[in-house]
Amino acid sequence: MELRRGASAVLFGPLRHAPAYRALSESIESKILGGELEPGDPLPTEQELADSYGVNRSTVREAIRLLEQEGLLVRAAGRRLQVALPGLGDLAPRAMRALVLEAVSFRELWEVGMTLEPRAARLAAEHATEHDIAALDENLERTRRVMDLGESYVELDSQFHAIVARAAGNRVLMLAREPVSLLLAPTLEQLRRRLPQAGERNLDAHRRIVDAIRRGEPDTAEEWTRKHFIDFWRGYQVAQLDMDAAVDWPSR
Amino acid sequence: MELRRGASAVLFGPLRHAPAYRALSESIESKILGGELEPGDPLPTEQELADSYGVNRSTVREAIRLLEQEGLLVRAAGRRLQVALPGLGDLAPRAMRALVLEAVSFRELWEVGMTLEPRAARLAAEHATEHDIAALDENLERTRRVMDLGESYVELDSQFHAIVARAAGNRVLMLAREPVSLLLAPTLEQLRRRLPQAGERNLDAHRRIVDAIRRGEPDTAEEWTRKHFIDFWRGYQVAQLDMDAAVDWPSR
DNA sequence: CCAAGTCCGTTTGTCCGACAATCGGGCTCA
DNA sequence: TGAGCCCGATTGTCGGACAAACGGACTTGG
Repeated sequence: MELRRGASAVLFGPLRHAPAYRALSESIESKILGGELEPGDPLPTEQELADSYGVNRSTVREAIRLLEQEGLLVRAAGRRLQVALPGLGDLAPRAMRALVLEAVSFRELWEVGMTLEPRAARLAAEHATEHDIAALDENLERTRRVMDLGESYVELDSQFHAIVARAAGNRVLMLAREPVSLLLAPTLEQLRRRLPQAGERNLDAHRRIVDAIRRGEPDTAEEWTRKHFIDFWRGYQVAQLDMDAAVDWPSR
Repeated sequence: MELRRGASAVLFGPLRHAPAYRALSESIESKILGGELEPGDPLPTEQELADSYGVNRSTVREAIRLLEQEGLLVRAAGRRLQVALPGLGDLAPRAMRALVLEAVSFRELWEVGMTLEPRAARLAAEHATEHDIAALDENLERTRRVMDLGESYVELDSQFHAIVARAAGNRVLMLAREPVSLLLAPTLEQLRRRLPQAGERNLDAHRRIVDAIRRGEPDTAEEWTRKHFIDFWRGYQVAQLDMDAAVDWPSR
């Protein structure tokens, strides 16, 4: 990793032997990505791995930690490690955390949400199945009840948009929008507390979006989602919050 | 940290004590996220950590591997571990890999690109600095040269859109679009090989987009980017490729 | 006085061996 | 046949150890 800064440091480059634990994890990783190991397959014992690679068990364990964190391995409730595909869901929390650390603003989040969610609604109107629509109906139902109890509907709002995205049948879209949605939730919660009337407008918009999806009207679904998001923006203005301040995330 | 399982295991739920290495990594993680440790700060020695937490150094090392993979720690060129913020850039490759494993289709990627890139161009037209525009000009320049040499302009195309996104001044947008862009690149390369005339159309669109950004015309920038993406779609059709087939990624 | 070379303590990467706790599976016994 | 028990296998954790590489102080030559 160190290059003797002699005359020709460039020529010879830093030839660094990667640590064994890293080489090991890469080896296993490529076996998984290359299909040699398939999801669900159990991994050999730590000791067996150590023996076959000719390294110590401690080293194997360090390599395993890397892959575990990567989501390529999971240790099933019981015992042995299993190969797994990193679900798209694993990525959202990481992305969210990175965005929080970057101190992104409400404006940035909103702009992306405003871009993705209407499109999701459009695609949902084109592709939604009965199952999706049933899920949306149930979400409306539960939102109604929660609001009647005066409790927070924010969680259900997140779910609503997640269901719409799922109904759109586009996994890339789901991946892209999820961190945004997660991060907008706390803001929506702030708004809910300050603007009591926001809940009804929210639910109304959701209803219209679901109707449009049910009837297979992409334009309407897209347009109402757009309005829904503009409402969100207006609420933020009305609540006199700073668009360009970093969103805060309840430090659990 | 020890729990005796009494009679009513169900009632109290399986509160499985997390392994020490995990508890440790979470502890350090929260110190970082909570601001107690700031980026650039050097971490104590492995031995010191082990002592202060009352665990073995091996355990500390396993915890470190988790954080290292998470991007929260980097071992500086030389020696000691440093606190770091997981750059947004670290996330894209992971997301890309997950999408490849999910076998997402060209259609899914294109739909999201078609959604995000025009918006990025619009925002870029509103916010671009001279520096951004200079970068775009240089990109056009280099693309011209590369095309004249008959080489692949795909890499430069990726860069072009990345620069536009950067000019948009929206980090969330950058994060969301990057994996998509990375994954579309191989497809664009296929197209380049099959449709010799695609390059010129491509460059022409880029030129118009840059012009619109330079003149601060959001609508024009957005519209040309949209056309640019529709061209991409048409090219895919003309080349008679399957929209819904999983995109392939050169298995390095 | 500055540059280069040298030495030494520190830290990491890796290994060895060990042990408690736990899980799975087979075996025993009612 | 089913409940219960024992035992081996495996993981999580520990203690200690050592070579290699690095950082920094120290020494030496110009």
